Amino acid sequence: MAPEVQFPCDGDGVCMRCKVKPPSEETLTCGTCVTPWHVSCLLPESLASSTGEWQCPDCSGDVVPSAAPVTGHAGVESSGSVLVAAIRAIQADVTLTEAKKAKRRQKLMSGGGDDGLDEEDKKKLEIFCSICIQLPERPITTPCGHNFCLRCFEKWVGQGKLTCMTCRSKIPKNVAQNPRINLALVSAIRLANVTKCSVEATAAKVHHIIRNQDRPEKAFTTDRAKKTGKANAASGRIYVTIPGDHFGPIPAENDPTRNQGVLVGESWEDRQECRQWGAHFPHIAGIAGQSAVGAQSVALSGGYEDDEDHGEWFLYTGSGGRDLGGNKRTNKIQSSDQSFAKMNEALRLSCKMGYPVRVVRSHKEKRSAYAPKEGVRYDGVYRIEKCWSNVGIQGSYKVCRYLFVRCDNEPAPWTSDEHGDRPRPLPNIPELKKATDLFVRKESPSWDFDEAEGRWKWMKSPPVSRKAVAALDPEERKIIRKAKNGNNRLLKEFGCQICKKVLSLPVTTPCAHNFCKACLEAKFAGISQVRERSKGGRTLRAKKNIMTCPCCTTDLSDFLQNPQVNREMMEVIENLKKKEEEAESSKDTAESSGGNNAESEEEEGTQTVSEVEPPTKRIKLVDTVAAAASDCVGK
DNA sequence: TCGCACTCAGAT
DNA sequence: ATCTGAGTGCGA
Repeated sequence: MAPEVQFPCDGDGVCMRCKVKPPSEETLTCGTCVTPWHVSCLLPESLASSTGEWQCPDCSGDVVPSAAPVTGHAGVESSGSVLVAAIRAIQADVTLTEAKKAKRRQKLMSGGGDDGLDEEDKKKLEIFCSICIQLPERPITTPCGHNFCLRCFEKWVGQGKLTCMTCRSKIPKNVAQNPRINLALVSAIRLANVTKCSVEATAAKVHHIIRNQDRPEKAFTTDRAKKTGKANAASGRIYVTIPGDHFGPIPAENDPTRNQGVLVGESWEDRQECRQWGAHFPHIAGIAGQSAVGAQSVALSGGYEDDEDHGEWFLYTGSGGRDLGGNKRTNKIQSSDQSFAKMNEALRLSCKMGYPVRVVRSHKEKRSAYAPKEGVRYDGVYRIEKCWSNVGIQGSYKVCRYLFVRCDNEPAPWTSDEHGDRPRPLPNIPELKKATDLFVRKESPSWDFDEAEGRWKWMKSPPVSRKAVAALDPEERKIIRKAKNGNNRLLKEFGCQICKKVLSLPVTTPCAHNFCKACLEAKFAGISQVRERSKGGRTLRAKKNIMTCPCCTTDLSDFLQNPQVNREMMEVIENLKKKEEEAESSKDTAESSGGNNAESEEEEGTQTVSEVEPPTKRIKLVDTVAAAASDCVGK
């Protein structure tokens, strides 16, 4: 089998393809990057040398034999940039339709050969860690735009190697010491794994059918409510097939539109949207539960000043004890004692039984380092280990207090751990000294860690649901459309934080934020790296200008000297777009050939397209995707 | 920034 | 049927 992708020898001289350390006479050293390559693992055409000095496949650009020569504007172009330039050339070619462009790009990615690769190979070509040659696990991106597993990367730099495995660029110290997970890439990888099966599983089974299908895809506003906007919105369609009293994570089988379940780290624009995906059903209340059953989920939104958030554990305050007279639906002022009744009792029951409680964090929680910057995010399940009463910060009245400790099989969104939670010792809570009504679980928890399997699971059967499932319309066509929306949703993950559109030429900062290269460069255009200073006619030492990341406080001035495109991520984005186009065109064929369904013609004007001229329509689709992305991110 | 009116869903 | 609720945008 001929290698589709060629690899050099690693830092120890071991060939990364055959894992053997060849003697020096069996290696060739590249004249450009000075990297040794194992001769017998090179393709014959890569061995040829047109000039005197041998160049490796990375440096010679042999991977893109059909690419039109394009001169890059930047002085130093890495091998990745050759591809970028070639793609740029294709994109700029006005004679090509979008479909043709996609085909060319695909050909380019698959090494210009015939399209005889199987899915597995394609996936690998799209995105892989150059150390382990797998899809990156907990991916991190170097400033030179290359992706690695966190573990591989740490192992690599742990050996004292401070150059990129792929391009031999220097890895800055701060990146080596404190790598950040590239969350957008995490979704990319998840998506790459999911879309394949979801296409086959589009005709997913739907268990129950209620009038949920009559609901709009987005939360709507009544005529009267439009005056006050979303505040008065009715809820939109529920996309998951779990009942309102479902405990624990939402698995893939209850997510017929995407077939992936609600993943830790997923986020939504507001509580309405969060509700539509089942993470937390009440659209105002912070606790979802029933006093006789238990609590299924809570929201951390900063509404209670007694709350204390430590990420993996937090202290939560019960509800009630506040005057909601008149039309007020919320009120910060405590005016009576809270008691373990209603929702507070539901939480206590979840504590007693050791049920998993889903937790969403809202951007409204300003004091917590773990709160998302915008929207509402699902952070996984926690258990309530104990609860008690105490006089709250406001001084005069008692509040119910709960200790939540994380117990999810998926790692928290903020952690760079590879695995989910392990049982951990309970934190020390000073306020327990003054607590009254202390309640600690005595029986064994329903949801617990199975040492043998190394994961959290139901040890006792979960409570039986007493509620109906808000199921989706089984009509195939609608499911296909929403499956497409599922893709749209994930494309939103690849929004540039500056232009709010889908990333083009994405660059990943050392703090793991993604921007279009052009946007980031424009942001800092005209700002020089150093600032001249003078005082009283005396010239002081030039001070380095701090160039802060548009998303956080990280200084990007070093990174900005030569930001590199994350080529692999770009490929994923391109492929996503392509898949959307394919899904769209297959939908068209299904429509034109079928037509047997008596449809309630509620298709929006924007979606109705004539059968002819697919290219225009495709462009339109991509535009709507970009618009959707900007709608989501912008505020 | 604040207070306010407004809406809907869910518990009881 | 009544009540509660960690939402929401507007106008002062």
